[in-house]
Amino acid sequence: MKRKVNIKDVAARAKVHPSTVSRVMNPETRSMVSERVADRVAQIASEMGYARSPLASGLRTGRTFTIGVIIPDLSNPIFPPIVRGIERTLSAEGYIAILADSDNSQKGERAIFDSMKSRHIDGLILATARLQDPVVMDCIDEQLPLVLVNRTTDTHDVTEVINNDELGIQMAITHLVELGHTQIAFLGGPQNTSTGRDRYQAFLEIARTGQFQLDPELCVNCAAFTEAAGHIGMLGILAQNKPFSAVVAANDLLALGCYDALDEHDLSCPGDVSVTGFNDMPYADRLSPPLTSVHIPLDELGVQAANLLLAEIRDYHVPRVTKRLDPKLVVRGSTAAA
Amino acid sequence: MKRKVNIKDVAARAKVHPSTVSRVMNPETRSMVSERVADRVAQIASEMGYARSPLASGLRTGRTFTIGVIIPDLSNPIFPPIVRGIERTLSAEGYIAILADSDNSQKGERAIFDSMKSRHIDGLILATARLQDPVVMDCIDEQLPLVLVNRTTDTHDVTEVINNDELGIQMAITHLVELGHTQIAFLGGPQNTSTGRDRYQAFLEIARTGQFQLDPELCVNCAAFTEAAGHIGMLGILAQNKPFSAVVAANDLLALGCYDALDEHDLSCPGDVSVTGFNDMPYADRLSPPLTSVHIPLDELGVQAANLLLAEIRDYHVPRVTKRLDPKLVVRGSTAAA
DNA sequence: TTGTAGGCGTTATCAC
DNA sequence: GTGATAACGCCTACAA
Repeated sequence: MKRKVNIKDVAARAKVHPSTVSRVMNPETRSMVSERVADRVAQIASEMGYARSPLASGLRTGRTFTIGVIIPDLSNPIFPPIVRGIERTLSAEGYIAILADSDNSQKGERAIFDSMKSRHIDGLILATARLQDPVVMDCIDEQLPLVLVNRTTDTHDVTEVINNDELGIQMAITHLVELGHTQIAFLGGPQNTSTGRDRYQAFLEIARTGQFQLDPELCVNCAAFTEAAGHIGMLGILAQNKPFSAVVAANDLLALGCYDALDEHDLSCPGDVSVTGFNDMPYADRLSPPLTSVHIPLDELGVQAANLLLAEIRDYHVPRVTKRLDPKLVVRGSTAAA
Repeated sequence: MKRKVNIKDVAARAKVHPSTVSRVMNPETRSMVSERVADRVAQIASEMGYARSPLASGLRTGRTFTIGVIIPDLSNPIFPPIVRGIERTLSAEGYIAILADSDNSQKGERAIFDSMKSRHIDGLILATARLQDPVVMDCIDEQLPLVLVNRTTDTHDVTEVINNDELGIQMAITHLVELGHTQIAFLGGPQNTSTGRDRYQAFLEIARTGQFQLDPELCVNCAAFTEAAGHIGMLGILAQNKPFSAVVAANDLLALGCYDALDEHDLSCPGDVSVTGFNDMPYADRLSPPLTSVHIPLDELGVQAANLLLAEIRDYHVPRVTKRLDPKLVVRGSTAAA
């Protein structure tokens, strides 16, 4: 590999001291140098193809312009758009993202976090938060800028960009009730995540207002937000042999697992059972049947998370905020009149 | 932020010289230290929560255990599985991935590459290769380990993990011919990518063997591998007002655009027109209609790319290889007898 | 406004 | 087998 030109090379050619070159190349200190010298140095630097080494400056300053991003499962289609929003926003500000997929494992998450810490990331975006999350606590302890996206925690004073889950479940139920459904099942997610818990609680809460008949045995919380878990969960509901005409799923992948289970029982959707999803994942409109789902602005989630993180990096003492984006219901072919 | 413990702190506590600690903590040099001392130092280091700083050692050694990964479009569902395979393989070996989405732009690609270079990546995995690709040339010039995935270039002597496109197109056509189709249209991709060109050439080549009637006006190459481009391309084919009963699309997203165009012309799939895709993207089986597609082992593509890159990093002079994985056809509901 | 000098944490290369 | 020293490339008090 060719040797890269460094600050000294540029200094020698420009006949100034390396520190002057350093000041010129750093936007934050450029104003300390007279414009004439600055222009000349910048010119020469660019001619020589000089590029600052973030490694060296990071070692000196403790800032690396690198952000960690931890995702629970990149094969869940809701995450690529979020990652994209994050990545686009960060790179526009000169930051890069190091991405890791924890594969839904707490242990993996911890290992990834340690590895990222050792690499001196300037901040972390976490899409894997559990209600009790050691990684979140660590970040707070160590004063590492942190933003949660999609999921939140029980720990307070953390910046987060999440969805209004109560509202989303409300919309799904209202839609089904308007279609005449009175017996509605619920296919929930893991109860150690905020999305799992909050959507379940919202379902129970709304049931109490008497809009439909709640049967606790028709409520099953799955072990993971995956098709396989949804499939198993739905088989559990069907095994009750109780009447119901609609299912509210806490996530689109669960809804897909639900499709499979209905299929196996020769039940048609929406003919026999209406199904609503949650997240409106990419291609939800092209599924068979097209999935009625609660739409979340995924890219926007990523963009806002990145921006909030950048603000926190620039000044660690900015107030912690919770951005709760409002979803909207997208009605498609998986729901029909009772 | 708390100060991290460094090599000197450990040395002081263990009453050895910092260089001894360094040797102990580095797997490659640990054998230089007597076992007794090594064990004691390792013990103390772990008690103190010491972690090597890849920044500092990277500065000294020029190796950062960081790999760049450039993807053309993360919202194309074939890439998340590839990225996952890459990421899993790299992290098992202590490497991390910095991921960037070039958004299909050559300019973006260049900027990303420069930024990654300045961060001293140890190697690069490129999923964005064009037939003439300046980034590829640069890597060779600078002897930066490089592996292409999914797409290849006209530049020789580059390690790559790609699909057998000829075979894939062959399979799609054979399937359609067996169903009795004789007039087959082709919806291709950008001709400055290997996947675009090779799939198109394969289609033409197989036509020459006389298995079906080739009408050049029924062959359209789209500007990008996206649904929107496929939609436009397919409208172009339909505008010819020529008879055909099947379409071979060079990629699943093009096939989806094709679905839309057929819909607008009140043509049913597979009733009026059969459609085949390419890649077998996640959820292709759940589309409406389920898409017959040429299946590629996406995760495997990523795993192999990562492994080949690691080999090249360990010894830059390993021979460059081309891994061409064989696809298989997955027949679903989008194709039917003519 | 510009130069000087020391250090960020690690490791390669000597010397003992 | 272990210790000493310098250097990786950059930044920042401080001095001039």
